Amino acid sequence: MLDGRYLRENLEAVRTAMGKRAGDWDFDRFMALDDERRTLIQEVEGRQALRNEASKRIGEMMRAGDHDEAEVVKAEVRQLNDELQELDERLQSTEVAVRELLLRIPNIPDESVPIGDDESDNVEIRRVGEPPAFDFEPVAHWDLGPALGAIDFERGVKLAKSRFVVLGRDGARLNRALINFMLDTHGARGYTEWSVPAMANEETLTGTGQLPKFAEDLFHTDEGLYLIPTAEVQLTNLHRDEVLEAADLPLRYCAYTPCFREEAGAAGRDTRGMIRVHQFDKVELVKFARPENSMDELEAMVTDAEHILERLGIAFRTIVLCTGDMGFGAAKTYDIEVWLPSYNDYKEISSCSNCGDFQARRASIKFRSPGEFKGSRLCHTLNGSGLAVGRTLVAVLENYQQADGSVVVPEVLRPYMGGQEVILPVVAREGDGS
RNA sequence: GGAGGGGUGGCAGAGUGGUUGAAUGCGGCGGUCUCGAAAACCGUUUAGCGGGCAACCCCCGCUACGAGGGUUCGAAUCCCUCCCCCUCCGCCA
Repeated sequence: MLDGRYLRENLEAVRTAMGKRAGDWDFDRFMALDDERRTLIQEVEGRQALRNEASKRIGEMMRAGDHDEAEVVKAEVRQLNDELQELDERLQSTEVAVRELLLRIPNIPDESVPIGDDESDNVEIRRVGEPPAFDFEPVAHWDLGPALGAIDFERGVKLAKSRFVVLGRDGARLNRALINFMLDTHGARGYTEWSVPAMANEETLTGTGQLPKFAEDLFHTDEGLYLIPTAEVQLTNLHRDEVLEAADLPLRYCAYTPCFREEAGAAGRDTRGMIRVHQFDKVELVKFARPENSMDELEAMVTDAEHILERLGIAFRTIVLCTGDMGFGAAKTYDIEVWLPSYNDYKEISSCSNCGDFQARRASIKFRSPGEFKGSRLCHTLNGSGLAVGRTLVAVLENYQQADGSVVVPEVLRPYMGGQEVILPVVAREGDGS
């Protein structure tokens, strides 16, 4: 959410900075509604002031015994209240309309973000590592996974529906190893670990910006709860309606959670394999920072996410998203893309964003610094995947596969898998029991 | 799920229709005292919105005592609905 007052006073500048991003958002309607809102506020408050003053007088009259006189003033106030009721209803509906509008305008891109229409205008920042050079034909994870007994697509469909997967045996262990490796690594680098609900209420989803605009992307239950699409919503909303101490900033949090996405608009995309599924595991990073530090904190967060892939020894590149490709709440976003042999290309595995004060304003997350300034100010919030576990598992399988169909376990994961060094195909094992 | 109790300022805790944004205590902040600190004493201490103003950490107004509605000239105080918390019972991982 943008600051309504700021928007009102800088309308043309914001309209220009927003470019295509604003879509069909109606700046002129906002101005008209906001003008009406402020006019109504003045009319309502003027009458309320009159009423308060009259009520006080009535109290004095009653105590003095001037009951007849009091009755006259009472009648006047009744008249005033009739007017107030009508005005108040108009004010409330106008305020709702203004807020509805404000909740649907995206964040303003940071000046450093490249201008562009879509992903073709994103800018590559760096590449790290070399894609593996296989002396055999590498197998895609949708074939490799089942052969290893690590991924079972059919049974995922049986248990739930399409775009759900089951992980088995070494696949399940590898998944767990990745989660623990990521959490431990981030923990050692200063992130505090949390475990949070997989469901969230409407207020929480509104705080981070998923609602009201993107309800169709979410699974929901009755009783008004939603399955979280990312731990970002929970970690960020931990401090909703709170005032943090400046000395504690930046706060660095991480959490592992399952993530649930309807993927309503992605029919036909990434249909093979487990790249795009309804439920996946993710380790998420979230920061609360002072405004003047948030861009530096974003760079550091990207480094922290990249660090996971470096330790795993898998090639990746980092890009900065252009204005047209950024998410709703972001002021600036870096994507980290991992090398996938099956795609013969880099594929998104992490997205790290600085949301500026956009979420903080919606969720009321502030910080104070007595002696430095009076009152409180909005924090900046940041979030990033560190990393998407499912896609990391795919990357490990595909990048570490051998000619014999086995997969070498990356060194850093072996302590998390009881020292296991290689994952063997099902046929090569005994007593598998499949 | 059943029965009962409760939601007031950073915390504790008064307040059952009138000038209470809210006693008192603690905490916090500023000051006096002190070489310094503690103690003591004095003062101070919420947020949102609208307006004023070149601008404001300033001035004026409005709103807010879990949320929403109602009664009333006037509600933290009375009535209704909902949410949340606590205790006991039942059930259960």
